[in-house]
Amino acid sequence: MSLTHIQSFVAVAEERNVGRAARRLHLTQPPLSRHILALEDELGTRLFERTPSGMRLLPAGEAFLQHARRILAEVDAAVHTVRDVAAREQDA
Amino acid sequence: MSLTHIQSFVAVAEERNVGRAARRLHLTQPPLSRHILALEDELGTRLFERTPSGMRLLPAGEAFLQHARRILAEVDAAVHTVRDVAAREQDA
DNA sequence: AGCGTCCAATGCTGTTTCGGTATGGTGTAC
DNA sequence: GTACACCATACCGAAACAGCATTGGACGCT
Repeated sequence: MSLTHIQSFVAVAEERNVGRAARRLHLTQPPLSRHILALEDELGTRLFERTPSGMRLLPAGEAFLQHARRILAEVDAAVHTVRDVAAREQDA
Repeated sequence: MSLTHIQSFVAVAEERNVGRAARRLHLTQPPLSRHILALEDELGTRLFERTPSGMRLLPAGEAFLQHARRILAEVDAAVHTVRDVAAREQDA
């Protein structure tokens, strides 16, 4: 599992469409599709239901989405905190 | 930034020694050393002070360590939650 | 001072991973 | 039935990665 896969998952969950999510991530559809498949494989469960109109979250996907968002937010916070501390240290 | 890099960082922070951390992660020293350098490069700050006896956390590293642990814990929680939900769905 | 030791960093190479292009396969709408 | 949307797969070239070997620096011992 990688942060890239998690980002891909969130994008697909929000767009409910792999192609659109791919454009949003500046990627093409096939790798993004593979990210989702790899995640599902690693977790041992389908996260999305494939419908003719796109991707629809399954219960396991809903559960994962909450954690995924928290993970990405925490990463973001980590980066900002480190930069803050570094800047403060620079002054001292 | 990748989860692998974050795991590497935590291991080095805890072992205060790249070689030992590498063994713990079933890796060799050079890639692990590069993980830390890559992280520091990406964050724009040194996270460790290099001493003759090993690695010592700098303030920015201390700050990052807290977030790093939370990220890894959250990933772990995500996996378990998804598996739980999937198992419950299986029954239903 | 010189040597052995322990440390992290770097040069290099073989392998693996990864993204993009092209294509397949399926379902819907008209 | 033809056209059009969707996701999945095959294939290939390029980038990323781990491991081996080595370097460079700091310490301790004699």
